[in-house]
Amino acid sequence: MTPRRPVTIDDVARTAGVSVATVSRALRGLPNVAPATRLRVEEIAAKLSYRPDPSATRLASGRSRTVAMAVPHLGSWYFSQVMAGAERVLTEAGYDVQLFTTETVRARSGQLPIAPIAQRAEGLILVNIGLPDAELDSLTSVGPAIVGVGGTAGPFASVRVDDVAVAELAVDHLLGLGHRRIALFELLNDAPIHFDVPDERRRGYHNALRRAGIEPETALELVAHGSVEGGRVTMAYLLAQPDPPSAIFAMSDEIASGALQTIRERGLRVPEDFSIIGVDDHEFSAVLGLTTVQQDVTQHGVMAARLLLDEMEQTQRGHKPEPVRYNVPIALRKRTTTAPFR
Amino acid sequence: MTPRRPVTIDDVARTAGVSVATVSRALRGLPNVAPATRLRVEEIAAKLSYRPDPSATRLASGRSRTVAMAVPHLGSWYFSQVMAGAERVLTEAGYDVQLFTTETVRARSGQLPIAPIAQRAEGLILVNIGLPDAELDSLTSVGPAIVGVGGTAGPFASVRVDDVAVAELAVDHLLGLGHRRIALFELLNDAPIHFDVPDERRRGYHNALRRAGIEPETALELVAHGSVEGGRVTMAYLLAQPDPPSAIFAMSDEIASGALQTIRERGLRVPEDFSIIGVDDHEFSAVLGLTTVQQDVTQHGVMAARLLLDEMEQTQRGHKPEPVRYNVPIALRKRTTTAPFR
DNA sequence: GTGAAAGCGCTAACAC
DNA sequence: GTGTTAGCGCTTTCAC
Repeated sequence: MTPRRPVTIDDVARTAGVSVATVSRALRGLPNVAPATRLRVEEIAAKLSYRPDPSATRLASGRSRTVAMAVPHLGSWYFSQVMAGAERVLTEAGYDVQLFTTETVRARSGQLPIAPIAQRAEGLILVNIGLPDAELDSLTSVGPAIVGVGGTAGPFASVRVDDVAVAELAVDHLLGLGHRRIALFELLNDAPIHFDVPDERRRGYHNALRRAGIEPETALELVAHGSVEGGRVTMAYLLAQPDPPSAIFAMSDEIASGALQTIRERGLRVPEDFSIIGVDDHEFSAVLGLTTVQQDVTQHGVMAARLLLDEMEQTQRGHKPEPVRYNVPIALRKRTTTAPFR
Repeated sequence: MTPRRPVTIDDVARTAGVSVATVSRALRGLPNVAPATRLRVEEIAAKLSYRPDPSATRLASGRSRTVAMAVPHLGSWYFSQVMAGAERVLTEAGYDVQLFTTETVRARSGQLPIAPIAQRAEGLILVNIGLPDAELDSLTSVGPAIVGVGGTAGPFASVRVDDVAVAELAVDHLLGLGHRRIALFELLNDAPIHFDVPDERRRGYHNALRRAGIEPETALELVAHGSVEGGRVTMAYLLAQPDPPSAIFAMSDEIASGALQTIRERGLRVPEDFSIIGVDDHEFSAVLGLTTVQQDVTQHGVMAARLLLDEMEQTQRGHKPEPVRYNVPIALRKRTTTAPFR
């Protein structure tokens, strides 16, 4: 089964009895084509099922109509949701979406060469990826439009929540319930990159504690892999320590859920023995009754994509877009995993 | 900030004092280049940070090094996991992966034109997407290698589980516990496509029931959107009906979890009042204690990608690959949402 | 071992 | 309103 020779613009031109230029114009809806001609060309193109070769189009026009989207990995809910939002907007706008996980890219090359990847794209969405300055430089020299989502910092637009406020909201809630010793389950930053979400949230945790006159205890600040399994393991570790706290602030609902599981497996109870709060409002959080700080993650993706579309248009006309920063609202969602102390 | 003019193969050739042909050979590791020349070219290319323009490369060579991956939508866990597995393999093999959701594509054009999309790719992974024959024809005429995952049928290789067996395993478990009236929460097929997973699982459900001498009751076969919310809604509906069953087989853990939530919100209990079993072994299922039929979804993605890689290589050499079909094993994971009848 | 030159399929001036 | 032509940046014969 040899793939049938693809039909080219020449074929269409020849059978329509016009030049390739006319075909090109007609099919792209450009002016200066007689209505009758346009119609005929369109019909013939359809009959021949002609599809412009994207590589040729790109090469000739200099536009790739592609945006690259880089996420750390595909395992977690957060990334899927962001992608879902962005993909929709981008596809609807006629762009191809190219997917990368930094995990894989790094595994493949030992480093994180975003630039060569992004080069083939007109735009780049970075999700929770902090880039070293060197990368950033080579990226801006390549010149695609960039927007960051979540803990992605750099001289470009970004969509994120105020992560300090997220933590303050969570910890204040716990404090308000009378808890004084509150553990922090910090998101493990497993990438060799500067990703500031954990830092910001830790800062918020400290702020809230200190405002309540409580000095943070290092022994209560634990790092957990950002998954249910991570929460499980870290909780098991915490339970093995002397003098456990009465409440836990986990940086993601996945981590919080894992903690919940371990606690229950040990015959302990939530919220009687431990109050737990997470972040995200994962679709399973309601089922678990998990109290959490809600953020509309899909919306992050949508906004990022729109921002990028704007920016690409600006760049197209030679305007230099200013790096706006959207702070998306958050909200406390009280459920049944938090309760008054004792 | 005008993007600096990209460095081309000409720049490298000129500063190396050789022809572009030599640069091309040297950089791609082709024979017939003097070691010294190759070295010099490589150094200069690096110093200039030259990156071949992918569009030009593709146009000239006729190879796109891209594989397209189509999933119904990005909202559900199943698709993220499959993608995670496939992305890793594909990226490591040096392919770009281009992402599409049929949901979006359809919204954009009113139909599902996979062919124009897939045309730009050398390979296509279809996840849970059944294509109408017309699409299939135009696809095979375009000629990319194709492999299906899950309920994707067609004249190409596929990776899936035996969905009849999945349902039989689940329902037999319930039957073994003494349940006689078992509701089916069937995955809503919201796409105008032929997607056979729900059908197969319904068949398995019927088989198991009939083997136990039970005639299926239409009133117990409900359709649910494939999400936690879907499970919630459908369960609420079921509870509003007279004469509820004692057990539920949900076609996904997300649906099962939603059902669980509704049941508990009504003050009813699992497994005392209802036994529930799902499918997938979602990462939250262990936390919920949800009994389920486990399948290794990431592995599905990995296998599909490997299969595709093989197939592309075969096609490259003009071999016609035979459409193998991998049936991945499944396993019952008993937890705490199922218990003996009464 | 290397270079010249002809495309790959399309777009974009520029003529007419 | 339409056609001609020169590229876009690379690969690939085919000479040398």
